[in-house]
Amino acid sequence: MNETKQKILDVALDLFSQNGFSAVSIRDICKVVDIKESSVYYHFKNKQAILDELLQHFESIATGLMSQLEQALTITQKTIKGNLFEQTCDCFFEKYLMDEYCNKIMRLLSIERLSNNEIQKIYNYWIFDKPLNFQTKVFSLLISIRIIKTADSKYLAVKFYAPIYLFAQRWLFCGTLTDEHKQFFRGNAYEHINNFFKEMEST
Amino acid sequence: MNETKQKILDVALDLFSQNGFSAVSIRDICKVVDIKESSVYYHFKNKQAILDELLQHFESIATGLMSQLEQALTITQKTIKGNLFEQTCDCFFEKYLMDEYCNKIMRLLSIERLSNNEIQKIYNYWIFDKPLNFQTKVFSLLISIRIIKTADSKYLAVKFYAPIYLFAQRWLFCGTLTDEHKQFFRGNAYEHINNFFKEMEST
DNA sequence: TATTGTACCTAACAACCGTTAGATTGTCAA
DNA sequence: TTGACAATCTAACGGTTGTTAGGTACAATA
Repeated sequence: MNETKQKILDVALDLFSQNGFSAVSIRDICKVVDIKESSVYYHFKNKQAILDELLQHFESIATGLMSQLEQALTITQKTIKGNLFEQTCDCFFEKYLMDEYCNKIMRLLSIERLSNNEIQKIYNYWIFDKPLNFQTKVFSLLISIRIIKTADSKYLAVKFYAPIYLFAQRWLFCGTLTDEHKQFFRGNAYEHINNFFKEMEST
Repeated sequence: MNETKQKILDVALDLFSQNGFSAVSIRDICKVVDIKESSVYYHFKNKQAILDELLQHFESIATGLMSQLEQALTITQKTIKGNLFEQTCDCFFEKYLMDEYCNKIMRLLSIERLSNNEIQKIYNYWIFDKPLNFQTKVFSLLISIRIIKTADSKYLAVKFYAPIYLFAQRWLFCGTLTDEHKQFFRGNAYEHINNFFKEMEST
């Protein structure tokens, strides 16, 4: 991939994730990349095309990551290991919610989702529906092999995921993504996961 | 309050909540209100002042509503009634999350909070910290009068509130606020509340 | 009747927006 | 050496932005 084009994409995402798509001008991007405005149009058809390419790249990352998690789940189905949860959560937290690229994209999505139908669909899919569906599958599996007793796996998924989503919104999608905020999130999220399973065992 | 000024505020909030502050121009607002751009500056110092007045009004509404809920709580402290929860939730849902004005403000906040530190504080306070603190107080009370057994009231509040926050984000802050989406939210939220108290009783 | 203040208007300002036409480089293959 | 191509530039376009100076119409007041 062309070096300048990549730099445009990087800077654009950086600014878009801070101020939103419409609040950032081509000239803002060019000032940071240190090129003239017209040069952008050699690499991209128009401003929208920059956004499209960023989103497409995110979706390919997210798709890969989620299929990786789903694969880990089907393997577990045969050879159960206790650390499945820690593995998947760690992956979901570090390589998704707190990953520099993905985190910026999700910020951009959350700014733009109210004015852009296309983006709203992407947001709903990757931040609500897909994670909840995955978690539902996990609990269905744990129920089917009788590790936990019969229950509504869909509601279990909500109870499990909702606090994580809340902590993420509270600490990972406000202001700059500092190490301190990351630690706040990790602390809260892992405490929740521990409590969740403690309660699971006791019933 | 002046009629034209009120109309400017109404239209501005409507557009801000859909597209964000910076994406809406004074001229966009004037087209709907049917006045000339310069007339806006008779009622407001500048564009920012419109936003400030909207936010200030929201904070006075939210303050009133929350102190109303807290008052209901201290009364309950003496004469316990079982429907405290239904009352407060109904109030929180209908007069806050789904109220036309408050809902629009919260949409605006969620668009703008990533680029505006002031707004980020308002968002965190009224959507995370204040509701969670209130819920913590509720559970502390229920524990102190032994309606529920000893537990971490702060974590109880998270377990109670997080699914409500998730459902609100999924149904009340995406696209237009339709009656259908409202019903989706109510259905999910009240089902959660019921389940939550069923589990509470059984342990 | 003259004056004052309110609520709007017309018209323009400098700055900025996305985008384009066309010129200018440097680097290769023929 | 010539030609082709990629990658950048200069310069400008028509339109939009927030904001302001100054004028107008009308009601209330003195």
